[in-house]
Amino acid sequence: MSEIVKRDFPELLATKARDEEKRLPDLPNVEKGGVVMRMAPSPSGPLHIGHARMAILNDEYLRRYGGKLILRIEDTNPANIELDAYQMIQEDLRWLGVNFTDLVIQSKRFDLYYSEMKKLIEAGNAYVATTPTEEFKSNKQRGLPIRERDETPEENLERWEKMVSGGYEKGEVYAVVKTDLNHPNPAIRDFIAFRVIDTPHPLEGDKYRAYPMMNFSVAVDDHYLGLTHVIRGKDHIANTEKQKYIFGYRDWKLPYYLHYGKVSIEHTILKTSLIKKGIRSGEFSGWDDPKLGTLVAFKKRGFDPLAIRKYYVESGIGSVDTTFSWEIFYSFNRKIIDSRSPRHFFVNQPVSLKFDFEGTLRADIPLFPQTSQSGEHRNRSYTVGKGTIIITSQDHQKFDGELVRLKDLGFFKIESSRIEYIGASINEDVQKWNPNKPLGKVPIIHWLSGNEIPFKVTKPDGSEDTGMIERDAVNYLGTVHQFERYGYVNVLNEKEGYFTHP
RNA sequence: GCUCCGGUAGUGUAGUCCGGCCAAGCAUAUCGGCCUUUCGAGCCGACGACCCGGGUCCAAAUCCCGGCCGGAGCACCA
Repeated sequence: MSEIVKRDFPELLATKARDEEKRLPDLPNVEKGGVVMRMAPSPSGPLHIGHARMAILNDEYLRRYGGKLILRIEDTNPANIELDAYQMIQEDLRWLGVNFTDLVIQSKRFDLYYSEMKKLIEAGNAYVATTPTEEFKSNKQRGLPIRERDETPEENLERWEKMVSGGYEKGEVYAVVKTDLNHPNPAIRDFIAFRVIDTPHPLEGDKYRAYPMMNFSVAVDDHYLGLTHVIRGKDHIANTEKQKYIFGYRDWKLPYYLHYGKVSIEHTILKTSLIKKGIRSGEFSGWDDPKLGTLVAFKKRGFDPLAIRKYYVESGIGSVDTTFSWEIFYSFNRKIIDSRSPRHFFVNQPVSLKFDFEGTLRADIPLFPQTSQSGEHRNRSYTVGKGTIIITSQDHQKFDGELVRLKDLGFFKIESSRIEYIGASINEDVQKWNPNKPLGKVPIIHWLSGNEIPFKVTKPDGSEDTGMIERDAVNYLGTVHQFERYGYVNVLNEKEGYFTHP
């Protein structure tokens, strides 16, 4: 049976394979009401292509199961907060098509963190220490307690109250959640849950001095927000182990944890601190500079957010570390935008050729070759006569002395700084110039003649291509064009565009 | 150093939990062909992988052991 299919109907097999969309695996323990999940970025800057994996994965499962997807902004480190980021993160998510159902800001929840910590101390599951941290660390390495660990809850509670009310200076005190001093992994042994910070919080000012550490606030919030599933990067595996101790002390039901592998993204800049520095120094034009891996930069380069979604859905949730494949990502984006991208000629590094010709030639070039999809049938129409014809210097060097076809205009012969018309279609004249090659092999190149304006394309590596573009292109500003034989470019205004991808 | 985790074509993945339908699927890239008017598009085809070595088994990408390689964590960051 399958042999017959293979032999007589190979197209059936091909079609079937192509239609199989890759699907994320199902989540375990999903109940009737759906899932409750969260995305937990820190507001240090806008989201980048690395964050997008976390957002897409969570959103895909929300779409499948229904329920809640909480955006929880983790702003418990005032040194690392960019005030604009609270807003930028939400805009980035909207652009990605990720619909969070709730917004939670951790700096509004200090009272909850304080009362929860107090309960842990009262139960003897946490302590407050003034022992130098060097001793705390070295004792942990050897599996030994520091003095305060063995003191009574009352003594620790006293220090806790003093810590919360501002009775200690920065660096003088810290609060610790007990785990297991003999845990085989030293990284899991007793961890710091609170510290004193005296730099003002951008939202809360100097209202609080005792700040929770991520492992503490995350555990408390994951419980009180009712999370059923936590999907995050595997750099959090050790954190999950620590957080589980708090769940255990309070007898809370654990969410289901899933840790995906690290994606390293080459040839782009993601680190917020570097971006901020570069913006200040003028190296980057802003958060959306084309050299950056931020989502706003992706938007400005003309990527469709669906390409990002497809990329991460196809990557799955495996725990293997991977390298982001620009090639594959570009291909996904190309398939999405190709049919809606108007075609135009951009002549990079232009060369003007003298054209002596009696009479005029007419070119009618489709703007959207795939009219069935775009619904637009318009042509760019030009008349060409005596004067100059512009082609790229690259084509000029390559085809000097040879027959070429200027796309949608006709056959021409290039003779150093001149160009000569041979004919509109394949005829005797054309064949005469093309004795050794099959007729279909005449190279087709793009051109301009009397319809050009200067244009600049900025590439993601920061380099620029300058040349001439069809005047018609400015009728389609703010959209991605296919510059024929060059690549896709988001045309920002009449003078310049950002290179999207080949 | 300690504790974990992982290694499928150039790249991204499916399959690994519950061994046989996997002489390993898909995508992307590359190469070739088709297309008298774009292309890095489309269509067709080719190329190309189970980290290494043992073991268990009728049968191993899948289970076990060892090795090698890679990654993560060991912050008063998240």
